[in-house]
Amino acid sequence: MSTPQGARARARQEITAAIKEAARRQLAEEGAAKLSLRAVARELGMVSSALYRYFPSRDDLLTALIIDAYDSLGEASERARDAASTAPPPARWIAVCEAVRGWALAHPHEYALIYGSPVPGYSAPETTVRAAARVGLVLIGIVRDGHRGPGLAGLSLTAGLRPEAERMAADLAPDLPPEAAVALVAAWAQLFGLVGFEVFGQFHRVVEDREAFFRHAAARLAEGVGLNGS
Amino acid sequence: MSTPQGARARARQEITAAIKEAARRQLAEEGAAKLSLRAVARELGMVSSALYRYFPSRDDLLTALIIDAYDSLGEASERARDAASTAPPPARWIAVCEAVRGWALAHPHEYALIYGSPVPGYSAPETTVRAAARVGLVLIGIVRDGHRGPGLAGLSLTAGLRPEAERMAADLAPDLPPEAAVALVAAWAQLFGLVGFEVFGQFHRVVEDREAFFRHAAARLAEGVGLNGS
DNA sequence: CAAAAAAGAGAGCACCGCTCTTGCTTTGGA
DNA sequence: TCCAAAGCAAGAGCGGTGCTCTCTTTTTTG
Repeated sequence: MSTPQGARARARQEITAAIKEAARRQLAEEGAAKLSLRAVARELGMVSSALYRYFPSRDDLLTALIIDAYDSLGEASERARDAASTAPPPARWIAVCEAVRGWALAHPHEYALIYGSPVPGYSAPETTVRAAARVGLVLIGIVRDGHRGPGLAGLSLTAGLRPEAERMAADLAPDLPPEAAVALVAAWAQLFGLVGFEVFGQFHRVVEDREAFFRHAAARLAEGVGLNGS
Repeated sequence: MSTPQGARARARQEITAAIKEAARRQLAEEGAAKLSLRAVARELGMVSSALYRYFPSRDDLLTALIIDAYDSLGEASERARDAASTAPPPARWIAVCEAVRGWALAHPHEYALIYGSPVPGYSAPETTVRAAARVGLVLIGIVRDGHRGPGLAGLSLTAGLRPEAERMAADLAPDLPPEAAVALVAAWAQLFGLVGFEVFGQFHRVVEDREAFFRHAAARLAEGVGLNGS
């Protein structure tokens, strides 16, 4: 009688959260490949088969962690945008880029989970897609703001790309010129190229002052999407 | 006494090659996570323990595949460069970028192995590093050629980055101005950001005409390293 | 030709994901 | 209020994995 929603439902939520928490810790320590349902169960003091009441398979657990990671990254980028809300668009762009980088360096295994090799088979559940879009939306918003002001500077378009560019603009941000939509998507992928190379150690013995290097690259990325250097 | 080098040594080479070949096929079909020593041994008609005479662990087998993948990609990019050797540097740059993309799309699991999440622990044997440099060398060569001609166009440098830029230039290509070295490394990472997003499905429902999109992005990347549009 | 080195075969260990059955507890309707 | 239904934990067990150890056979070498 006590709790309205039923004590059992709440217990289920709590246990589900505890499982994800333990799994996330294992993920951070050992990586996705080493994440073991049995080890998670052991850490929680339950038997491994009991865990299947909460997640029907290891891949489902991983999918839950993937969605959480996308949300965490999205939140970090939104926080950076809001913290820089009074700055001009180029500075805001750089702030968000640095937030993405900072999050990735702080959570390398979770970053690998969402932007490295897709580990669970090849499924991309629809829920994942929505969670993945958050960072993109933040970037779109900044570019939109920037283009309201001084306008775009020096964005070109290869001949054959115009129809695709118009389609992309219509899908992504109808109020943006097609050139900007193309440049934005490219910059989006390139941002994660920079971050991924750093997180995955590809800059080893190539870039030393990675902080300064990234700041510079992010600034040039901003120019690339038409945000004229502040 | 027949063969000079010893029949056994040759047999060892052949078996090693056969193991790698079988492993590569499994890798292409199921991905690195599913690659199983036992399955490889089964396919070759030997018992799993015998395989340890050739590779001391599963990770060592994977490392061998990683090196081969780097070599294969490096070779593809060198072929593209040589095939376009008469074209002006910007066109050569684009050709190499497209070769990288083509190789990645043709060998997604091998691409994931080398540019996705680093799967075997966190070790990067020295041999791997040398193999990884090949694509980079091709890109450096093109930019060097380009800068011999008309010179760099509009490359800037953020204030604090100058010392790092000079260090990078000294290491990478002493005959290149520091601005170009920085731009080159950034473009290198960004190229693999574009390719990775496409291979790992991040462009799903975002970019449709990926061929045209990539061509455009590669062209802008060329401009970014100072190769003035042909 | 005999000693030494290399290779294969097999058993076995500890772990894994996952399924199925068996009891116990909570829940919700008659 | 009571009782069937549903939810959940536990245990045993299946087939698979990476890896180690021992034993035997084959090849190379002094």
